[in-house]
Amino acid sequence: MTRSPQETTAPADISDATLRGFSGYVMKRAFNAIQADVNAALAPHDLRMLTFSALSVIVDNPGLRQSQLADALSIERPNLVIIVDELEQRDLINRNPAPGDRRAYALQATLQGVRLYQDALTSVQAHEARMTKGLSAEDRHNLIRMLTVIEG
Amino acid sequence: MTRSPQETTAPADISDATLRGFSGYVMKRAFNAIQADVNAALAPHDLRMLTFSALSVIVDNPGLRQSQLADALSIERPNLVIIVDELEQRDLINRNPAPGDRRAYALQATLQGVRLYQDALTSVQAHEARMTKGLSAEDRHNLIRMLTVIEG
DNA sequence: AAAATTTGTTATGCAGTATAACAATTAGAA
DNA sequence: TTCTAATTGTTATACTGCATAACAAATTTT
Repeated sequence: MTRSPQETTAPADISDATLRGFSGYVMKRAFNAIQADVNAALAPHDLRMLTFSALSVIVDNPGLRQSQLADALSIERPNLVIIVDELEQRDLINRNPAPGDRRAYALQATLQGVRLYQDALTSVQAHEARMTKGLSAEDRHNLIRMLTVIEG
Repeated sequence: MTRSPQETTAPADISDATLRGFSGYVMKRAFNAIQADVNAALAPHDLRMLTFSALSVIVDNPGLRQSQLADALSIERPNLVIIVDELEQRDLINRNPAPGDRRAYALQATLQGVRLYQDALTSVQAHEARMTKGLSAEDRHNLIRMLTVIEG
């Protein structure tokens, strides 16, 4: 028996094939998986993706200012304040007076902060290996290259 | 003159090189660029990435239920309700009674909804071309493949 | 010296996401 | 069949991430 043109019964298998042709849609799904995994990996260190990223840039660029950190991470300065607040309250970083500019702070990781960062970095590296284990080394390199191109 | 070991002055160039080695970090930046562009492309149609995605799956799978749509888009059912509400209030879709199950709705795009979707689809295709114009056709195919692998 | 800009901050709002709890209905177990 | 468990859509709620306006203090530019 043929089906009437106005389908009313629920199809058994739902297709998102049209959307699967768009890199944005597939990227959102992949990123959701990555974010869930990295946040789980960071939870034992009491860090999130955002706080880990901030700590990483501070460790690698001691003495930078909040505005520089906001620029580097492409987040708005008001939103960075609460992240820096949290890291400072946990004694992972210091807000030192910036030499020559009394408006600004020179951010620096504490010894504790560096140690926590190194531990967390190991967890994040394991996370990265986990997420990309279905890809070849060349794939992994190409993926980052393509994403960098798309970022513009 | 050499620099003291405890750097206090702000470095001129801030490096996020460590983070750039992680696909999650680069993907977040790329996705932010994509989302901004696609939302700008969809704004003239009064759609967002999420409402466009929902409309797309409804057009392609007439008669599907809200729970199926939520599953397909990997969003929680409570969050889908407001999206379906919005599409219905704009007469882009109908909530028909699902035959054989008085709990459920059979979702179907209206003629208006299909037309708006087709227009929006053209805009999204232009957006996709714009975002991936720095990539070869092979790159684009590979990117979607890799993201699908990562999604798991 | 005056005007414009920068820095960090507070307040606020919006979008997206997650969970708990619920009524109505359906499916499954005893 | 009857009783229990699961499903469907919904409301309420909360949290994260992100964006803008407005502000005081300080600096830079004019």
